[in-house]
Amino acid sequence: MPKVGMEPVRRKALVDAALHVIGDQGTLSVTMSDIARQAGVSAALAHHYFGSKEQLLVETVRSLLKQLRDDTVKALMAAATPREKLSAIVRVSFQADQFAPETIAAWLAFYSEAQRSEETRRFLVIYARRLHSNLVANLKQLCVADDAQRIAEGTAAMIDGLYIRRALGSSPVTADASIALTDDYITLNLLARKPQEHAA
Amino acid sequence: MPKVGMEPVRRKALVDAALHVIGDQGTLSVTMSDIARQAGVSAALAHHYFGSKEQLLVETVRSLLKQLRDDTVKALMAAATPREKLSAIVRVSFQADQFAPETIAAWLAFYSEAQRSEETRRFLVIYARRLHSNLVANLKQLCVADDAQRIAEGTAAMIDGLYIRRALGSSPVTADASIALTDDYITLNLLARKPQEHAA
DNA sequence: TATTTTTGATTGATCCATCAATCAATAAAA
DNA sequence: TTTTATTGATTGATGGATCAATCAAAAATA
Repeated sequence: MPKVGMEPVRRKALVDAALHVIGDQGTLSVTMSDIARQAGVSAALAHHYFGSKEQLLVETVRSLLKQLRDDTVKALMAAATPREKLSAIVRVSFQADQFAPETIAAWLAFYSEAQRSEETRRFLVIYARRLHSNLVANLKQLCVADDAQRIAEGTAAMIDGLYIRRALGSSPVTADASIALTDDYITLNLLARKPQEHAA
Repeated sequence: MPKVGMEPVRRKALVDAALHVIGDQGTLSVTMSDIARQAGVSAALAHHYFGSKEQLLVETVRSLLKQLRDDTVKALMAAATPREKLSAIVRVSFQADQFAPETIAAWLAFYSEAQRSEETRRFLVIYARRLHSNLVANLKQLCVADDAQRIAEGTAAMIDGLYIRRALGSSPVTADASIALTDDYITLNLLARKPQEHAA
């Protein structure tokens, strides 16, 4: 078994396992054993590579965030106009991987954890800021800066809100419906504030 | 201390304490000792009155939900027209008590917990349904039923989203700004779909 | 005195983290 | 090539701490 170069493989496997188990149980109170079992290794090995449970969890948020960022970057490059880029941002948030029940549950668990863990909160704030800034950058080309700020706030809130409602499994809102709802919000706002041409 | 009739007093104190501590720590992994200490009694007494930690937590969600419902009912009665009722619903969600940092953190913790606890999920689904149905009932008098459904989904999502973003403390969105943002969403939608008169 | 309220002490279970020991592969030496 | 030494990978066992829950007894009232 012990071939050289296992470290990156194990690290990834453990992070993925953490995401899976957390998504499944909906809480960060999962044990190292739970995670290690899911990854097919011993709990001791998880400690060997990550030092502590907290560190493994931090790496897990980081991976969640990185995946979202990569997807966003790719989607933004594929879109041409500002309006298309806005739709792309929205679409990425409700993509298959992001909208998977376990991914949503994991996000939620981390949001809750952010109250305790400074490092977790940092990551989530980065996500929130990035989403907001991506939205504003493109909205600014379609309306005045002041409106761009407001619309970005509303859009970001709607995305997060649709997430949380999806986590409950209460609202029968599909990914497509979520995209449509959010996109409509942007369209409606741009129409209402259209009078002025694109700002300086 | 031990006067007769302490039970209801202690129950309320413990539920309030649970809410306080959970809001503070942002997690349901608070200990019975934490809660009991906050309430000024021993952990054993908490077990005496609630039987188990889970039961105490369930009662805590219930109280959170009851307060929201009572506030909503009161606000709805004070509002005359459907449009005013819609604004009232929105306003209640961002009222001082509801928008207090600890209350928000507690809601978030329960959302996360809902993944594990069937009873917690039931309560949260009830909240989601009630919000949706209150919105739809009033929207229906201002637009066609189909649009009412959609607008209600969007409004509910935006409320929850503003909550979660507030929990992070990342977006500097005040209660008033949140109300304005959500109310604008409703207004904008009603304007866009105005063409038809109120439906059957 | 009888009843209700309250708690300290205790128990059994769980979990994070550590550590010593094992295993296998590679590198070095003969 | 064969043998030996070294190192990375891995785990079982276990310490130490924490926590939910129980219980028997104390304290205070009726």
